[in-house]
Amino acid sequence: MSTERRKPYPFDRIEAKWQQFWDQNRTFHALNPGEPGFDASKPKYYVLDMFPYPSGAGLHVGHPEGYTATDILSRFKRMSGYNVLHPMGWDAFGLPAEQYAIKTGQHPAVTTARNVDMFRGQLKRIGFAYDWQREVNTTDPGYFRWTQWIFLRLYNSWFNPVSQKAEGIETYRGQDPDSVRLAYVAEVPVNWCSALGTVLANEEVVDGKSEVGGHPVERRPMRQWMLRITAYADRLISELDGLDWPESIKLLQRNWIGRSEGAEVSFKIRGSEHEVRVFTTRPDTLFGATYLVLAPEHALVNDITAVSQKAAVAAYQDACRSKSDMERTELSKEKTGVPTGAFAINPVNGQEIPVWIADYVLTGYGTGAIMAVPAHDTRDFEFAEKFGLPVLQVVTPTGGEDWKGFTGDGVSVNSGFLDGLPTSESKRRMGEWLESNSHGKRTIQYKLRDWLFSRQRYWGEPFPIVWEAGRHRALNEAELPLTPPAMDDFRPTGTPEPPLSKAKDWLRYSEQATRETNTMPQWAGSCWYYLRYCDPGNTGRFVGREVERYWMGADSASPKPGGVDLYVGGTEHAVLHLLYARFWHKVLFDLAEVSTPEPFQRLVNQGIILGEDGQKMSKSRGNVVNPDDVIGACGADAFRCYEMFMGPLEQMKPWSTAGVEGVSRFLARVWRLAMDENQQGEWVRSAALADVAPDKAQLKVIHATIKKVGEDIETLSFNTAIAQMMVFVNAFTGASPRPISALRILLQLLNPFAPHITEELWQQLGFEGQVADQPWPEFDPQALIEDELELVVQINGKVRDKLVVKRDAVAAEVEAAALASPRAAEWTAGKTIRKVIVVPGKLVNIVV
RNA sequence: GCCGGUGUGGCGAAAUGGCAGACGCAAAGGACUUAAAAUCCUUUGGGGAGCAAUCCCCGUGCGGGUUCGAGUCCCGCCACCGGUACCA
Repeated sequence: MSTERRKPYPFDRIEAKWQQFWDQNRTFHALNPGEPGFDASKPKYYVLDMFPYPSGAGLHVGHPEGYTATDILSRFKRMSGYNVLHPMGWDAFGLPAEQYAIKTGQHPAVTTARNVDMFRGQLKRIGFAYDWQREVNTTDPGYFRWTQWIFLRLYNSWFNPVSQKAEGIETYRGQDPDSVRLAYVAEVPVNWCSALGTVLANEEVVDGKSEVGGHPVERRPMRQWMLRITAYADRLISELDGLDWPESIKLLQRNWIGRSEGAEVSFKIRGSEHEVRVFTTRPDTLFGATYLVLAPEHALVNDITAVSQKAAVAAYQDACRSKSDMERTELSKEKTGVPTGAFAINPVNGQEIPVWIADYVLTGYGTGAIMAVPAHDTRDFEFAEKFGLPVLQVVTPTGGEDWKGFTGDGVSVNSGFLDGLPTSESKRRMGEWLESNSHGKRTIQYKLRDWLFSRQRYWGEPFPIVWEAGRHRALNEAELPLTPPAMDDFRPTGTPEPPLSKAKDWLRYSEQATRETNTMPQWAGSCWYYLRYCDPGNTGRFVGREVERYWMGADSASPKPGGVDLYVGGTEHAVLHLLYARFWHKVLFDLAEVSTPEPFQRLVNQGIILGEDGQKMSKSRGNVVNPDDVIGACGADAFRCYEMFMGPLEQMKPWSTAGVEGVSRFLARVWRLAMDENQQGEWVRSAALADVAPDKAQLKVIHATIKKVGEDIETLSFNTAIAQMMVFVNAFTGASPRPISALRILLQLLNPFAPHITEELWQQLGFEGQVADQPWPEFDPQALIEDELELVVQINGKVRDKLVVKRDAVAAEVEAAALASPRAAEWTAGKTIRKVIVVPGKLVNIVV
């Protein structure tokens, strides 16, 4: 005999049944404009999930959190009369698949296909209303053909600073088109990870180690493909304003792009032709510059170093070179540096100041050189203290703070023509002075660097590029897709030479030309997948124009820029995927390939789910919850509802097995509202059900629930929507006879949350069609109005009594009744009533 | 350091400036049962008074403030959790 706990209702049977039904009937397939049966009169709603990387570990409970939220919304919108696009796909290129392949000797395509099947099966078991006819896979040649095509659009475009947008390279009038392409080749210091055998983007390096695997990463110069994302820095910041995104994510992007307004200042080197250009955000403090610092790698260091300092400078440079980024960071507490023996001339006062090199100045930011104002910069101050350099006050704090090390705004002093001016004004004046005297200019710097776009990997999109006589050239569109060569040995070469270089036949393009052997990073495929969902089968374009305008277009009645109507995913993509995708989308918009400037109108981050112990889930802690187990024990509907009932979607929250059981009990109560168990242990239609009208109190619950659930879904407050449905069920559990019309409405409201049980009961009760096809119920405000209201009587803000008054009682009547109430009289006895506040429908507050 | 976020019962949480703790979990008691499970009913923030119905005091991290009224708004702290870090 089975020791298994008896199921509170037969979820295992009905869930499989309805999943099969939806699959066979393509219930949630969305039609495109132009297709037979498409209803153009309906508004559209595009709900998007961040598609998963199909890892070997399978789905964990974090994935379905966001997916359930979007599923509820998409089912709700569908019932509310929208054409809903709700797709799913696979971000299937990537390092883990390649590394697993290297370990096991299986081709990544094989393991990827297996993992995709597993993920798809798991998602179907949860009953998501995805349009599986639109499934995309970034490793499918029919897909990455267009990833390569978009790369060619980037390659064949440049950013015109006059129009502030991308244009075809043919409009460029300069000498060297290769110097302005949006996709270009550069010899740049890259993050080389020898353990992974590849270079990594800055975003993929965490604390000097690879984000994947935690291997050490070192800087070395290499020839790489870059994407000119910095050209879009300003638009990537300013166009955030119109988006319905969490402010915290917008801020993360702004900080990552790191726009700083300031000025470049040229310092002449004494006794030399050379000039050192520095960048500063505080040109107002130029009078306080008491020394210059160059990055150790700065190009001028060798030229300006005095003979006496040559040895010391060379030794310092060597020491820096051998340090990894991580070591540099770890040693950051103590400033180091050496003087070059050279002196620079401060253009504003002619003073000679020493030139140092130090690794606290970074070569990649600004000009790789700074003017040090130790009085008003923390780092410069530390450095000056350590090496005994002069500290000269040029700003007076207005709040009476100590001027030494004061970095805020104040009033200029010891600064000639700036004296007495506030910092903002001094900045402006000094900027003008520098420009009119040709000592510098006002500029803007960004922390954002161009996007390092090539990887030395096998399992990625090959570049549609060939090399001939040392020059690169684009493949023809007709030659796409360019598929990777079939290889048995796709291990890294152990050198910076990519694995594709081993495929000699593939490599050879013609007598003279060879193929590019780098591949694109994993981000490439995810930069535009949301566009492909609109038109996944299109072989003539990456997305059909009309179809793109329909699903991605803006609502003409709304000032919003349009795009995906709701995008749900984790915060971990705040500065990676979400910035890259916006960049590609803007380029495509500039080139008139898509119709909106932004891809994602509304973004919501789901919070992470912690283990039952309140710790982050991890294998080593042994607190990982597997969705399959939960579904096996309680069913998919309970799993879905619990994930939503746990708490606010965006909040971090711990898993609770007892909590799932509680939600499972709720669904079982819904089941038993409609079904009784007979002597034989079979479920039959409940005898308490009757075709009677609900009474007034029941009507109020029904309509309050319609109102609350609808509103809560719109604001993604699923936890309170479920709570309200629990109130509904509690109100009807004891009712006999039970109005069947009430149950009908409950099934409609609950359907987006628990689609299987509601569909089954709908059928069992003999209602026509399917719940999913019913229109969303409308609530009747009249049903919520009571003839009599209960008011609270407060004395000095404390509740002392309650009062029942007629709905239409006027303030004076209410006030009189409140004052006359026995307990109010008790509390006010012998006191002067100073004031009475009546809040209609709520309370009366008597102030004594 | 800087930037975000969060602090409410034993736990997850709820509350347009208007009855703090809806809803769920856990716990306790009861009904049903030979018994258990399941189910149904009741109680459950802390303290105090009363035979009782009831009533009083305290209570949303801490300290101030605004207001007739503050979990909610303002000022100043503290703690925890994320992100980020020599960006001139």
